Amino acid sequence: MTKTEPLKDAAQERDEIIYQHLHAAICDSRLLPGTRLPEDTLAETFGASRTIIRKVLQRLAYEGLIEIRPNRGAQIAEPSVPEARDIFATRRILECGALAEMAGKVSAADLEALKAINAAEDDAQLKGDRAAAIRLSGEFHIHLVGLAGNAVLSELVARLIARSSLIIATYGSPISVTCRHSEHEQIIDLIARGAFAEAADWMGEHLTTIERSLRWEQETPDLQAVLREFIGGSAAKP
Amino acid sequence: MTKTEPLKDAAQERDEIIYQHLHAAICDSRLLPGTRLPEDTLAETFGASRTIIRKVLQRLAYEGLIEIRPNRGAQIAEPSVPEARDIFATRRILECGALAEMAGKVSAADLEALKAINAAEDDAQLKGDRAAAIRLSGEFHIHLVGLAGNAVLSELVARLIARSSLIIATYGSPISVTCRHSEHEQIIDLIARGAFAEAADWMGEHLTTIERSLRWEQETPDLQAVLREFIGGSAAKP
DNA sequence: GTCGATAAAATTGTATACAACTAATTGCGT
DNA sequence: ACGCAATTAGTTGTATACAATTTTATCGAC
Repeated sequence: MTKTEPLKDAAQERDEIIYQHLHAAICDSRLLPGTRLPEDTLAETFGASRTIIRKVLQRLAYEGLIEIRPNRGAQIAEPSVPEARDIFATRRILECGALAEMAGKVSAADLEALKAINAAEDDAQLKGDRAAAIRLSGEFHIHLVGLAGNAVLSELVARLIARSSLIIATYGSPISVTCRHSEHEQIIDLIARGAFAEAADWMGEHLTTIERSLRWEQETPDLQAVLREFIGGSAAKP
Repeated sequence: MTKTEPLKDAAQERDEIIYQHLHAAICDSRLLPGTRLPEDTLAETFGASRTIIRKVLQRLAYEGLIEIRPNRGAQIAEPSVPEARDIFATRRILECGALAEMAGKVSAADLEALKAINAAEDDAQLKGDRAAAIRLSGEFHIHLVGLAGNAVLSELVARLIARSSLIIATYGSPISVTCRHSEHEQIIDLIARGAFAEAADWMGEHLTTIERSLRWEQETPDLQAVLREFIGGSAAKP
């Protein structure tokens, strides 16, 4: 899946494994935004020296998945509301643009692969495996964009999707956080019919739907309002 | 210009300076693709330890401006032809998309700023200052996209533009490598009239024009062909 | 108890020493 | 001269020690 290069070096591969572990843990919401990532702890966990951990952390910081504050260490990024909006707006541009360039490049096998991912996502959803559902939902989008045959575009979208899972972890309501199964299916159908312009439109709607399902207001716990409400209500034991 | 954050730390700032130096040297084609970047040399040049240099090099590698091969060090990236095509295709999607989202956000002052950059580029062109012309041409595109008010989008485009200067350095003909002055002016005019859809179309054409002006065939110096030609012609002194 | 300053602990930032690897050179045999 | 191994020089990869900084804990004074 993510094995793209021949991996010349064993050391290179070890770095990659640590990176993939952390990346997956973040995208699956097993590590929630704000979680601190002390270098010593990670080094001990992965059996590597801080030098290696540091390299991986900087890579994750570059991708916007963690934030490194000078002398204060790393923590899982907490996307701001404007940043989240920008990310979804950029995804709309890129993913719709990818669909528009896809005409004549999509084979029957490609469509089957998309359907398989979609089915797996549906399955995970039914089983209540939320982490798997989120991951497969992302994989659907990544795989879809890949059909445009533009490696640069694919990488940009993959990174934005990873950041999107941080957005969902921060602002998503506990239920119904992933794409609706039927919407992905609709996109597959439109592509199968060769209606790429319509598919692009639908994708735009789809992403807007996801964005709208988020709860922007809760960003800051709004300490003042919470306390006022608490005082107004029944003040239980301290 | 690039001073975005308060820069809490002096060390942080020192890293940034080294990064900016290398970044500018690459984008201005003062460091050409393929140039090797030994860590010791850079460390001595900038008066820093290899630890610092290493950090900066990895950042440049993430952005695709240099390539780090395991155990073999870093060198200025040499974009392949497919990669170059993908970069321009992605720029078309992003920059046209930015223009489409710009309606109602552009002030008269913004237009003046664009005109100023364009004039400066024209000036550099006339003076024969090729490095400045390339830099200002990139700045025009970056500033233009910035008017969409999407920071994520702006950063992605800025990175692709940096890589574009590597493409131009690799495949560009020595003359007429930058955007035509009149095309940028045309885009400004269309925006001033509020014709954002037309401006987006024109931007697409503009980027395609740049892409077409490149010489894809010369990628590998094609040793065999060159030698055959040499033997067939007049073989001068060895 | 609360607040403040001080001290201790924990954590990150950096330089450097050494190991591992690659590239270049030498030297030998044919 | 040529090819090929062995040696040497040069460069990168990593762990670690130490310095700098932040965070936590301690301890009086009010």
